[in-house]
Amino acid sequence: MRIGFFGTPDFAVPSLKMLAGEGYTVAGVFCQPDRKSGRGHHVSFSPVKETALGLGLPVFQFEKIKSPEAVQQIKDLNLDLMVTAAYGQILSKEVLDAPKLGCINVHASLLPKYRGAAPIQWVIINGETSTGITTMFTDVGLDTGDMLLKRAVPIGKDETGGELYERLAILGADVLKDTLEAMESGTLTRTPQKEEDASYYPMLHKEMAKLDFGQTSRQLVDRVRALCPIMRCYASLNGEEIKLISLKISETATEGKPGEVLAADPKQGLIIKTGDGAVEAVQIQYPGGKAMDAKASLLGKPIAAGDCFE
RNA sequence: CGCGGGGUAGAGCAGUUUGGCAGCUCGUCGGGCUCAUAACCCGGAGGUCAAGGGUUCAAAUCCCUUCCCCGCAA
Repeated sequence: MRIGFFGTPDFAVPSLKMLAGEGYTVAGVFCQPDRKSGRGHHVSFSPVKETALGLGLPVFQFEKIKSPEAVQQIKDLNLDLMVTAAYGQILSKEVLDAPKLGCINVHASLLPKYRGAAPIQWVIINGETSTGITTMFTDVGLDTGDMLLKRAVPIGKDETGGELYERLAILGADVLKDTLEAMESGTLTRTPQKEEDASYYPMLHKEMAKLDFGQTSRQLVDRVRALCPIMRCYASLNGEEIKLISLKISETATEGKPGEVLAADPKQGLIIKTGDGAVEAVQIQYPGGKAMDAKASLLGKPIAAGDCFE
């Protein structure tokens, strides 16, 4: 079976490795073009590209996968099946119709819930206790195609978005493997998504990392761990933007307005009033500095109780 | 050559503008106080001020070079 693989970030790597490892013919690997990134603006390869090169697979990087050249390239590969996993571009009907058997997508949520580009972070932000992987036939809508296999996993109480991401990437490869085996043995069934149960969540935006201390302690803690480590949540204190790397719910019951510093000393730590209680900022990071324990930071850079995060 | 911040005792920081004894909080070690303590008091140890070069009577501080860390942007 000739497979075309479409993916770009770390999430797609286990799936690609599985395909190669299970003996499927990966006729081409498509990923986003190389971008200048990081400090110094050096060009770096995406994880999928690195992996494909390591496996000796041909790599294709189109600025627009809908372009005539890209479509022609896909057709020329004479594919039986396309597999997508966090590719990063919307596929057109023309592309989806190219392979004989269609296109299978690996999505990191229990569809039809959490359609969209960042389901892993959103489930944590919303305080869900479980999520999973759904494989599906891709259609022209956004994560709306018929579902194939689904597998659920519990979300750890303190699990970060990064940790869940890693687990789901591996689970995704596993479910994809089962999906392909079922397809080959003819036991695969497709289940339409119930639109009335569907939910969609957008891509992550910068401003999502700004903390609103009017939220509950639980919401704040969930947001910080959900966005960790791809975005560091922050709030302003006395004109400085301080990143709050990790929070935990504090039992300190005290009066105050949301965002107010209830305590800030090396013994108690940095305690901040929230909408319904208080949180302790366990790890913080000042502009230009490294992430560090809040208690250690307070030894050198004191914060006055009564100051207020905004 | 994308823009910017930083490197000072085990940890966190001040000192650099204007060159002039290496400082602060905490930890650590010893002693004291106390029914007791994470509290309080007294004392000690711990530094190649990231590295190299230059200027100077004198450099953490000014100039040049290198290394490393961080944020933004992408």
